[in-house]
Amino acid sequence: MAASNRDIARVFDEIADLLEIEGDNAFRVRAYRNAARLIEGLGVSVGDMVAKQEDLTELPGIGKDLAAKIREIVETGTCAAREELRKKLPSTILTLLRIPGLGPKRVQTLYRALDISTPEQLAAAVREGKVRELPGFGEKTEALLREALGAAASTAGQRFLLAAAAREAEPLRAYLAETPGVKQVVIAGSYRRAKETVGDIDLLATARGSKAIMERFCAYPEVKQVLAQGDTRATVVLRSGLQVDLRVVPQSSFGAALYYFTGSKAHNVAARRIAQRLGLKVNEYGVFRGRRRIAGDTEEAVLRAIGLPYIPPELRENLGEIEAAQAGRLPDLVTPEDLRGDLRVTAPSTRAASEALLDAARQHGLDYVAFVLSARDLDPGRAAEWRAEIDRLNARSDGIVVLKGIEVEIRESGELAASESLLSDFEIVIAAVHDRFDLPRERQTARLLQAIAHPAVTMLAHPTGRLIGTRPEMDLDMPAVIRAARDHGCLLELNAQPERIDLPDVYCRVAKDEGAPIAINSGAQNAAELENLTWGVGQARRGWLEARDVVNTRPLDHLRRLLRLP
DNA sequence: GCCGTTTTCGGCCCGACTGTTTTCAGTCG
Repeated sequence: MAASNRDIARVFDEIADLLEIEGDNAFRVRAYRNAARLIEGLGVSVGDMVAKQEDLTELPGIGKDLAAKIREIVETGTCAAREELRKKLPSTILTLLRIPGLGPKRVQTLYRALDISTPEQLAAAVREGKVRELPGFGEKTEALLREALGAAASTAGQRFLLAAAAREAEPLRAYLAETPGVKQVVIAGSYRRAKETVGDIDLLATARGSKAIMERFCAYPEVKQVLAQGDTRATVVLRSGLQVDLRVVPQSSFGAALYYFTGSKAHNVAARRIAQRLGLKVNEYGVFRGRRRIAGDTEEAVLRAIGLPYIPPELRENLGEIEAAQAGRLPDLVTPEDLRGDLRVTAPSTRAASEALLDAARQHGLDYVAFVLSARDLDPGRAAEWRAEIDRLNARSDGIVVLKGIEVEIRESGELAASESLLSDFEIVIAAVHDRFDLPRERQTARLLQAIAHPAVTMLAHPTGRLIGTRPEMDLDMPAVIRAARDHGCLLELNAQPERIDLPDVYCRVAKDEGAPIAINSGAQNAAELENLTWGVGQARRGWLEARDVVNTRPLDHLRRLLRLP
């Protein structure tokens, strides 16, 4: 199987880890890490670029050496440089890096002094009291490690779905905001950038004095453990395992701190380089010329000071947004308020549930909703009965229109698992892969292409098939799928269920570039789950989508024309 | 290892917190 972008990124991350433990040049290590992030964020397959003999050194941060390594990985599936490093250091040693409190230097010390390369060996050494004797370690560090090793299996390195993180972070934010003397509390970090998963929560507060809020933070009932507590910064772990950092800054630094703690790291580094060239310094307290602060109270002011317009958080990944900002070509990103409809809600089974859902949809400002039945076990008689019920509902409902939708499985052969006559009675026909996610790339791609080309199909459901943290994306030629969708007028679903968020951001961007229309759907099973649309819009914004790229921002009559509906 | 309207060599973002330190290294974000 050809190496995917993620495979290549993993190789580079491993090389970076191993070089770091070896004590190699930190900037060399960073070059590998930057390359890994770049490749991961690329919508096109690097393997395809190699096949087409494109010049990889055109990519920012990829030079002759890394380009050659990419070609090697694509063509041979392995990388000699990594194999050499693995000979010097056991690959299990990388698991030690994920233990909180252990970085490359300490891992190297453990390996050199005690031949430790696994968490089990480390646990044994801790029990025997050997670790505290090592240079750079002590009793406290040993105790920290003992604790971390106990918890390692359950929480370390765990990432939380954005929606799950929101359920923890929003109440905590509200709790902190009630602290006397506190002006504002906001959530920064990858949460603010709407990444589909977050590793921790970064809270930022402005207050007169930091003592009260720090104490209140550490006393929050959900706090399981306080990892660090200083004057302006503290770190805790909640019962759920979610780690939360709180920073307190003066009001005059709020914008600079928000900008800084929203990241991403790669974006911040790039922005600071721009500042550096202008003879300025950017940190979390402001923008400085010499010792004089020239900006800091708002993000707009910070960006203006380094010659840039405001860049929405979701774009801050150093994936071209800085260049676009400099050129005045930032997208006008889609917002939740732009949505006029939702093209996939599971059809409720009772009239009461239907009306509750439509009420909620109205509150979300929607004008139309597609109720979707599964084609599985659906006989023509029942389908007709259901459609009559929807007609009755439409006759009664004030202003909101229900569209009749059906979801049909795409068989391994690419054929649809329902008759054309059944499908022709529905306005929205959603084709979905529900099995055989493991087909080889060519067959999987052909399977989707055939479904997309089917004249009855309105929309391709959750195109990559991923379940975040559970099931990887299908191996697909996604640019080919996206182009086919455009050519056949087939919508690409951005399914906003928190565990799907599928279409992922990188492909949203490809779809935009190729001119393929996207529908952001909640996939809601009940009224409350219409909230999913928020996560869908977040991912769409990460994918640079504007309202005009998203079909369900259109009024219903436009949508009907677009889909050639009566 | 990458990169260059200052440069093909010499740079490469910046600060808080902790613990082990007698002035700072390591980790983290």
